[in-house]
Amino acid sequence: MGKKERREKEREKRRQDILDAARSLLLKRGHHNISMRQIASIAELGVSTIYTYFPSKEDIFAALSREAFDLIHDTILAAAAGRDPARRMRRIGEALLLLSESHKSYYDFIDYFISTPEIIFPAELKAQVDTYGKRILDPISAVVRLGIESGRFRRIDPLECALMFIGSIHGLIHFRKMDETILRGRNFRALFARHIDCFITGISA
Amino acid sequence: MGKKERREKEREKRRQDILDAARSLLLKRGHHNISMRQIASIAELGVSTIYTYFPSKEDIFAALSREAFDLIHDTILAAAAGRDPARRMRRIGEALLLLSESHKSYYDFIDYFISTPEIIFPAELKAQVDTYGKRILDPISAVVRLGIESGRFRRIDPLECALMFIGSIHGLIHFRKMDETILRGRNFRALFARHIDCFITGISA
Amino acid sequence: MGKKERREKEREKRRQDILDAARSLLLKRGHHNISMRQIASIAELGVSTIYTYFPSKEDIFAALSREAFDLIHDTILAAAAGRDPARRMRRIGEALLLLSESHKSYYDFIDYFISTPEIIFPAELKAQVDTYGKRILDPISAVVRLGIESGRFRRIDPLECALMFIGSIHGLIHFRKMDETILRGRNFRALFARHIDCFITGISA
Amino acid sequence: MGKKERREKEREKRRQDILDAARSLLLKRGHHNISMRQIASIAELGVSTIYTYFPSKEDIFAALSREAFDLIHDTILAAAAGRDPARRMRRIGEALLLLSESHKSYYDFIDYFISTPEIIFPAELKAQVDTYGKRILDPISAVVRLGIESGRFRRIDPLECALMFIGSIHGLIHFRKMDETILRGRNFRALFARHIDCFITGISA
DNA sequence: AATGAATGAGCGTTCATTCAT
DNA sequence: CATGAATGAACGCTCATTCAT
Repeated sequence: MGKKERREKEREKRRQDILDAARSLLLKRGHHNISMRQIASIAELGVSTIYTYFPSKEDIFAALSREAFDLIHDTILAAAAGRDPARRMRRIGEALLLLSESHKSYYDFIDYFISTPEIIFPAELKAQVDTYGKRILDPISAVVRLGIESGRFRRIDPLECALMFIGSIHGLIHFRKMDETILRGRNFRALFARHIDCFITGISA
Repeated sequence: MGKKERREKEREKRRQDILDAARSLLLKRGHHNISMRQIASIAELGVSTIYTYFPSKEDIFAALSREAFDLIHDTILAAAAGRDPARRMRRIGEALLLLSESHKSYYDFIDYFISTPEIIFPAELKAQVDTYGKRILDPISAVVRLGIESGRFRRIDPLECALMFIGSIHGLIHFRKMDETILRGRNFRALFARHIDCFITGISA
Repeated sequence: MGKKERREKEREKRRQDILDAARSLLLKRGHHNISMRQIASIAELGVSTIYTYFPSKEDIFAALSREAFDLIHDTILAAAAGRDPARRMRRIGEALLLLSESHKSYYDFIDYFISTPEIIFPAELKAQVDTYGKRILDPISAVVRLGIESGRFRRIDPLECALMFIGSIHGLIHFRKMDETILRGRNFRALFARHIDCFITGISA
Repeated sequence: MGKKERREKEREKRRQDILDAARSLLLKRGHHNISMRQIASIAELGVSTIYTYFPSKEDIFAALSREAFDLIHDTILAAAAGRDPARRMRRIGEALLLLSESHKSYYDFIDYFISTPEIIFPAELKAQVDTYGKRILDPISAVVRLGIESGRFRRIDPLECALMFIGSIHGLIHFRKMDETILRGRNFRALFARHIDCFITGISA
């Protein structure tokens, strides 16, 4: 039936409206300062309508997390193109730094999700999203694997290497928040680049 | 007078009770989800009593931050003893990993403090605590400086290097939390050690 | 639709319930000593329900003020009918005294609103309500103007005269409250009448 | 004993310190925004010490009320000097207007006390202070009586006349608060003077 | 006599969620 | 299916007062 389809389409659209509203708020105000009322008001829906689409606030966040992981994954994938493995790694790092700036709250949200997962989601939901997030390591592992195969990198477990890479980058980006205090007067971008160089040197053959 | 002293001691004890309560809650529930009522209830005090010890919720968090930074600083300092700079770096890293396990609560809190995207503190207080935290970089910079002087390490800004070191370690320890999900079946400790080796290789002359 | 209408009516009724509760409390306890909880409890509503009708406590007060001003205005207007200006003034005065007795709560509230030294409202809201209240002077000014035109009253600014009139009446009614203390044994009504006569004599040509 | 005396003197001094503190706060912040803590802190005493001098906050206010009435009484008395009764009345009115400006919060406090007595004090205390306040009518009655005796004023009950006078003045001063709203652009002082003239005309023989 | 410490009760406001329509 | 209305629970914080010392 055309009717059923149309209805389904409308429902999907509304669902997206809600996520759009939630995301825009997330980016503007941080996830702790979002209320259902605000989401509803931006989505131009009644508060209770939202509950016909998402069983709870948490589920909205879970959906957003998946989105955010997708964004990160795609960002990495796009940056990972090229020949030279070292260069590709560098570009991945830069892309992540860029992402952490252009989509600050999004990035912060994922960060928050990673560091204090049990707080924001009940265990089950968290494991689910967690596993989903693992995907972002794949493009990096791939680059590492190629680097090893081409003899540029040392023999090292590619997944572990990806983890180290993203972990250390992630850790460094944290300190970005101290730009105005302990980092005042330093060029963070340069520091960041040096760190990646150092990492690549460390895994080079 | 003995009386005054006893009073003061009791006051200090109570203060610690409050901080203990706050810390445990913070780690269980995240700073946005803990309330003065909860702290009071765990500390077995009236809500208003807490306000005779701390002027606001924020000040409790600030006090906790300082405590945590002190612990980390002392841990690093103790671990940094020795001759060989590389070895000292390794030991600092191990000490931090150990600390993140043995004093999970403190370590997590500082992590939480660093990574929480929203502003826990009003800018001024934040800057204050931030600056206080900077101290933890000092013992590491010192080791790096010695490494450079002794010709083991490349010429590199010691403070920046300390930052990279602690940042990347910090980022990696984050993933420890994913032991049960994306890290299942891997030996985190070994991975961690490899990461430090890789870092040292990266900055070696 | 009948449904919408009924809804609207019920909403209006609830709104009135809240205002009734607030007014009664205001008069019993003074605006600083009434709480949203008390209003809610008397109105037999949840506290938060009130917030779906009024955005804040202040707005409840503002709504009450307007109601009271309306009543006073209408009372004066009704009493101001007639020919002889002096007589009309007398009747206005009597009507106000009567009002202060029959609708004690409203009258007291407006009195309360006028005399309360501290700022009940933020400046903007206050100015708004103030201006709204100014209307009550209109029917009195009109009478004065006619009195001047007919040669009965001296040339005097009608608005100012209205202000003097209502101000002095208002001040005198205040002392009604001291019936049992400093006014014991006196006939307040007669005193009040004499005062109006005296005022009229004072502005007569 | 000199000891007893000295002790009593010190106690009286402390009592005054407390009243001084309370008064200064009253004048600065209005009586509803005063806390025992603030009084104590200004008086440089422990909070609980105050309770050894006054059984409750209300009693402090009662003491202040008496002070305020004394001030008003003395102000009127001082202004009432002179020969011409009309002139004396005028000067009393002016003095009261001045007082309401120079000691705004004090005046407001008394005003508040008059208009909403049952709220601020328990009945008994209120009647007490009320009666005390009656004194302020005395100097006015005296002037009126002289005016009658000298044939300037009509035969009128002096106490009632005093009440009318002070009541109407009091009522008018109320509107001073609307300086910035409904009175904008008018010269209140002149209006006030006209009002007194009008009153005097009204009671003149 | 003076006080530091403690506290229960209360404040205005916001929240995620439910439910009747 | 969509929603306006309602709500209990909770929030950070302040208060006047009591009491052991």
